[in-house]
Amino acid sequence: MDHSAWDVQGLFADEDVLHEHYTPTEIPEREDEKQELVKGLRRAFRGTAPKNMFLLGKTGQGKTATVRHTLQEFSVVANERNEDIATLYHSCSKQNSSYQVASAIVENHTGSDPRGHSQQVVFERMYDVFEEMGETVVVVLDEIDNIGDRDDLLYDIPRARNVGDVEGTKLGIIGITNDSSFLQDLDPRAKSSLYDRTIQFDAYDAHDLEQILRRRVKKAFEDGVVDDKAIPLCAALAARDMGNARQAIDYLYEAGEVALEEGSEQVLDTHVRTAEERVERRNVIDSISGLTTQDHLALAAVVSLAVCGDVPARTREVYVEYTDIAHDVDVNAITMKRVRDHLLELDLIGILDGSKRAGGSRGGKRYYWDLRTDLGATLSVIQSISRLSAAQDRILAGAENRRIGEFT
DNA sequence: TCTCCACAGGAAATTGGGGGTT
DNA sequence: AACCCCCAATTTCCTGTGGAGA
Repeated sequence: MDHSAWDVQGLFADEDVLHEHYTPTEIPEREDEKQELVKGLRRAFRGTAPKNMFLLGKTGQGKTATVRHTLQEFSVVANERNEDIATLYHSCSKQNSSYQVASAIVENHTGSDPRGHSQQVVFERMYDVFEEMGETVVVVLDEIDNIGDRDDLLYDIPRARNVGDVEGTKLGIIGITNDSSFLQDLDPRAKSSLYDRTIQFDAYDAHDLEQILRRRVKKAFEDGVVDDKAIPLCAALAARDMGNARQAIDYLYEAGEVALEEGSEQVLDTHVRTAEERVERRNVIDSISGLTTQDHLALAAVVSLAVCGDVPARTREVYVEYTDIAHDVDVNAITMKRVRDHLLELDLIGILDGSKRAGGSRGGKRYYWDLRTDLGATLSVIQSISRLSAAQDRILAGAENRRIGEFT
C-alpha cells in the first residue's frame, strides 16, 4: 500500500507562529502606540491611578498583541520595584452586556457564578475581586464593543473609587474596540471625563505587512522555503483589502498548505493566489454558519432569487420568497420588518449588498438586495445547512435555465 | 401643486427563556 | 410556589419620505 500521503515535507519549521492566538514578542510597527500605553501606565509607579485608555482600530492591527506585550513588561517592572500592581486581561467576545462581563470576571476569579443577582450586587462582587488583587489594578477589556449600548461598566469602573465601591485600590481601565462607532455612541461627556486617552491603531500599509510577514516567515518556515515574491504578494493582497495582519498571515499559512499539497519544495506566488481564494471562501462559510435560522432563511431567499437571476430584488420580493421557504422548512415566518432587519445585518457582515434607492412609482425609499459573496460558494453553504434541506428544490428552481445547478 | 401609498426605521411593548432568592 | 433579575428576538405602533399620478 502507498503511504506517501502521510509524508510530511519540511516546509514548516514552527506552524504555531502562524496560528491565530500566537502573540509576537515585538511589533516595531506599533512602537508609538506602545509608548502611549507605557506613559499612561507608569503613573502607577508614582502612586497615581493609571490612565483610563481606549484602543481603537480594526481587527488584525495588533491592538491585543501590543497590550498584552506592554502589560507583561509592566508587570515585570512592577515586580522588580516591589510595587503592589496587578493586571487583568479579559476578552468580552463571549459576553454581550456589562452584566455578563462583570459576572464572567467574578466567576473566573472566585469560581462561583453570580448571575441571578441584581447588577449592583454583581458589580460589588467584581470590585471585591479587584480589591483582592492589589493596590493598583489595570483592567483590560478586549472586544468591549460586544456589549453594545449596555455599557454601564465603562462608566462605573472609572468612578468606583470616588463612589466608594473600592476602598484601597486604584483602578485603571483599558478598553479595546474594533468598532469606532462604539466609541462615538458613548456619552461624550462621560467619555472625555472618564477616559484620558484614545490610541488609534491605523491600518497597516503593504510595507508594514511585509515586515510583519518576514518576521513570521523566519520562525514559521524553514530557511529559503518561501519564495521572495510570495511575501510581498500576501502583503499586497491584504493591504488592498483591509490592511489586516491576520488576513495576510492566513494567506501565507494557507499558501504553505497549498505548497505541501502540490508537493512543491517552495512556497510560490501561485500558491498564494490559490490560498487567497480558499481563505476568502472559508471566511464566507464561517461567517454564514454562525448565523441564526432566521438569518439563514433570509439569506436563502436572496440566494434563491439570485439563482433565477432576479437580483437585485426589493424587500417585498425577498419577503415573499422568504415566506415560501419558511413554509417549506416548517419554521414560523416573521414580520417583514424583522426580515428587513436580518437582511441589514447580513449587509453589515458583508454577505449581502443592500442599496437604498429612491422609490419607483410609489416614492419613498427602497432597498434593493443583492449577493455580495460568490453565488456558487454561498449556494453550497446554504445547501449544507440541514435545516434548509426541505427548501432545496425551491431555491434551485430555475437553476437549470441558468446552468448553475451543479455546485456541491 | 397636492395627495397617495409602499416602504423605511425608531420606540415601546410583548414574549419567552435562563438564572436566581425566600 | 411566588417572585426577582437580565436578556434576545419579535411584534406592534407610529412617524417620515418622496415620486407618480390626479
